[in-house]
Amino acid sequence: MSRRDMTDRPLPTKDRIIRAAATLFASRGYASVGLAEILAEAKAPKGSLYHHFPDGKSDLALAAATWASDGMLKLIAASFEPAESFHGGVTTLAHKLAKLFDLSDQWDGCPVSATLFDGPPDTAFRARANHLFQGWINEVTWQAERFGMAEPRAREAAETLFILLEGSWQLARARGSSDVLRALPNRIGDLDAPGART
Amino acid sequence: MSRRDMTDRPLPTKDRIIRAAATLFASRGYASVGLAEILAEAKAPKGSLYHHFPDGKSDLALAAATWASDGMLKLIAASFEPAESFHGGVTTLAHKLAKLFDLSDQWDGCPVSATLFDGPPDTAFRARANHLFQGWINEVTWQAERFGMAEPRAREAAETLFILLEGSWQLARARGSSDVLRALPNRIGDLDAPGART
DNA sequence: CCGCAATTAGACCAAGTGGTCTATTCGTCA
DNA sequence: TGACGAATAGACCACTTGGTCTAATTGCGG
Repeated sequence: MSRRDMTDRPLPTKDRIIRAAATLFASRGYASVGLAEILAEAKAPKGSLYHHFPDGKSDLALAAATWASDGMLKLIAASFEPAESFHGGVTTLAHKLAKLFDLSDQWDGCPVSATLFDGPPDTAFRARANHLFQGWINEVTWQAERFGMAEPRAREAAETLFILLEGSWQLARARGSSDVLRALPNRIGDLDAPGART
Repeated sequence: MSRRDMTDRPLPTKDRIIRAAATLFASRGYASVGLAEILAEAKAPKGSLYHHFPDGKSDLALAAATWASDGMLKLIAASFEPAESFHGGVTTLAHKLAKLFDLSDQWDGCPVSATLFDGPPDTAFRARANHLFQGWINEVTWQAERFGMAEPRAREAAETLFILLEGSWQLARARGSSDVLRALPNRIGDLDAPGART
């Protein structure tokens, strides 16, 4: 609510709404954020919302989650691209995530979960969440292969990383501390190529 | 909403309310469940709610989360008590949890997270979540020590198990499948006492 | 059986919800 | 410039929310 002075304004209305929704959903969950609040934060009228998202809030939630997921995808790539080993990439990713978590006052959780896991018992929400998560796992799998890990093993490592990430994130929220997130790399043990770590 | 015919009725009103709230919160989150629905499920009037929980919904949420957490504590104990090794206990716990997940139609997530992690930006909620989670970790730590793990290592193992649990649960929800939960023991790798697994 | 607190019962309320609809303004191409 | 669709603007609606309050009922100790 403070770092938008030069960024949000020139942004098209639709994107402003998506960003506002994604941010608010991430910190308080889909159900406890009202359209009024989203619109206020995005400085857009209701008409615009229903023009860009004919199906209303649920429509917007899908878009917001997808946008947030894209951000995570970029974060993963940015972490592994310059790394010298898979484990190095994991470490960078964990630290970047910890920093983001601290920026949210140790409050926000996984944006996809917060957006798609409460609300109504909507199977479309679940399906999208699965799709987005799978996207993260695929990206990590690809990165793992870049570092020479074989197919079944790479995928397993990616899945484990995802699980550790989500779990650590949860614990970090409860503790109000990013320490668990930063310590994540230590937990991945010998998942790296045998004997390749450190 | 079907297995209460002989269990709920003789239960005191307060407990009926807590159980109903815990169940509903677990499956749809704190914010998206209204008092009306809870009261209907618990077959109790509003007056009773505010008699037993003067602070209303938030008060009830704390109680519901605590009750759910107690259940998990029992589940942990029941899994490790008869086990022959730490890893065996982990396996049993993972399977029990998977079964519960399946009973909820592959829908419900961690009851504590669902109840205390959305709603208002209430620090009391976070504090309670941290307390309850720490309770789980302490219980597992204790169990790990029973199997001969040393103090720093036992605690680390317990934390890792917690993280894997929460993460796997999240992925299981997205996939609508308990498989990830059941596969959890495979991921704990060599956290067991060195060379003791399998 | 009485009396008194604990509990149950539910009408009621202000505030907020997501959603709809009509009117207006904006941007662009002829 | 005129015109036409895209986009913005916000009044409005039915409904639900969490919460309050008074009245009735229940259960138990004397």
